[in-house]
Amino acid sequence: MSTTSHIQTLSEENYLKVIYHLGKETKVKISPTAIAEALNNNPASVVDMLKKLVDKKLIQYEKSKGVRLTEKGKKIALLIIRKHRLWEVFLLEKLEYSWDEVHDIAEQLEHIHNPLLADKLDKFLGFPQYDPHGDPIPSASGEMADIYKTILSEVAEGKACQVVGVKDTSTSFLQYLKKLDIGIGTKVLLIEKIPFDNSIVISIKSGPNTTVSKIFADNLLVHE
Amino acid sequence: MSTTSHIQTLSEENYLKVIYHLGKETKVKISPTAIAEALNNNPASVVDMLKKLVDKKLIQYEKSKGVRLTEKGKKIALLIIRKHRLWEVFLLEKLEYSWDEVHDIAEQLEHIHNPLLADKLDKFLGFPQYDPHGDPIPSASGEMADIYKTILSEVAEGKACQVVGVKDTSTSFLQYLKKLDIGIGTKVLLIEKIPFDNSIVISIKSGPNTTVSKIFADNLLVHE
DNA sequence: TACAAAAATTAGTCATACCTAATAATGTTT
DNA sequence: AAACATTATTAGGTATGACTAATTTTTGTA
Ligand SMILES: [Mn+2]
Ligand SMILES: [Mn+2]
Ligand SMILES: [Mn+2]
Ligand SMILES: [Mn+2]
Repeated sequence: MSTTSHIQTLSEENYLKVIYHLGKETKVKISPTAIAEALNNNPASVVDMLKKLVDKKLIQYEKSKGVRLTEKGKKIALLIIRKHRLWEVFLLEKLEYSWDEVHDIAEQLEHIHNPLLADKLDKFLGFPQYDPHGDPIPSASGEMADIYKTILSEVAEGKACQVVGVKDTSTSFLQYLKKLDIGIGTKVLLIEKIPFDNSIVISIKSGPNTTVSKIFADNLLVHE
Repeated sequence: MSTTSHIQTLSEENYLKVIYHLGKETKVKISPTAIAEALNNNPASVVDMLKKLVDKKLIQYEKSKGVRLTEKGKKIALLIIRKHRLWEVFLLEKLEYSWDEVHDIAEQLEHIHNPLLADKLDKFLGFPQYDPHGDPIPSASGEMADIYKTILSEVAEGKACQVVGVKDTSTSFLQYLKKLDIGIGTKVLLIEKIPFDNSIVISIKSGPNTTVSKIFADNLLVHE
């Protein structure tokens, strides 16, 4: 990732990151309302900031036409995401934080500025490919692996899959996973789908059958 | 260090830190002007902030009477300093930054908030006692070792001493030190003081004699 | 003690990043 | 195509933490 030596404010960085993520998920046009929702602020504030980001040539935007990152904006967004995910690995593996604690601290750490930091951290951690939630870590040159995840509820009966992440990152969900002994990389076999309430019967690590709810299966990301 | 769960802004934290440091160095009353100088801003801004810090019961302050940290303020200041110095050790030892690069990054990292962070980092680093500039790291309970440093220019002729830190942390000074092969722990013998311009003749690591300026000797902290 | 210099404080602005309320533009129904 | 609903934008404000330019207040010296 090249030294984009012109420094962004913390707020600008958060906008760029959110715009990047929204662009990945929903292929449709990115609206002020969607951005406001993601940032937990309001659409009027977003429009203010969008003007500023246009001035700085970090996004393209015309009234009511939706937002797109420029190459420059995308580069910065990917660097923030790279730092966020690398710091999460650091917090989990080196400082022994748990799966559910790392995100909030990484939200702060991702904004530490230093041209060498991401690469030094990457090296120190042994060039990890994925963060603790199964999300790919963008490379130094800004490439991000596109792992194709599905939710557990979309896997067919009889198929095996591997856990790569979670959609819901709430403490209660992560703690339930811990209780079930499910983590990143865990092998899950989908035994049966119950039509009545869409519950799903699975076998974890070839162990005994367990039944999980539809809500549960909607929030567990897997790779077939 | 107890969980002072009420969170300060980045600005407030920098003020508390500066006030703490000024109180250590100069035993006299701490003035708005001195604070402004340390923060590179102006006395009027300082007075504004002092009012805010009084409201929050982090300092004691009456017009023109000088500033003092309250116990609460001191605790926070020491936690910031603890985090700053621990992060410096991390950056030097784990990420392989050099002596002169760590300070600026630690200025940012010291403001990362999480109740467990300082202690986890401390443990990960093996409970270091000193930072890369020879400054003591405050303990988890907010105790800070009081190493008594002198500047090289106050050492008597014929006396040996050990480098424990620097007063000036500028890149040019630190690079000059590197060139002279002086680092933390280096043994220095004071051979002679030249009356004419107060230059000082020293021997580094029992090597050949070298002459350094008064300005140099004023900025090198040693322990006899 | 008086008076000048220095230091501290107040008054009045400014930029950033938010907000609410009002208005305008766009989209969806009938 | 008109009416209504939704979404976006503008207008006008607020809090924070800076600043500059007065105006005290304090201090040091004559
Ligand atoms: Mn995260
Ligand atoms: Mn430092
Ligand atoms: Mn700082
Ligand atoms: Mn230091």
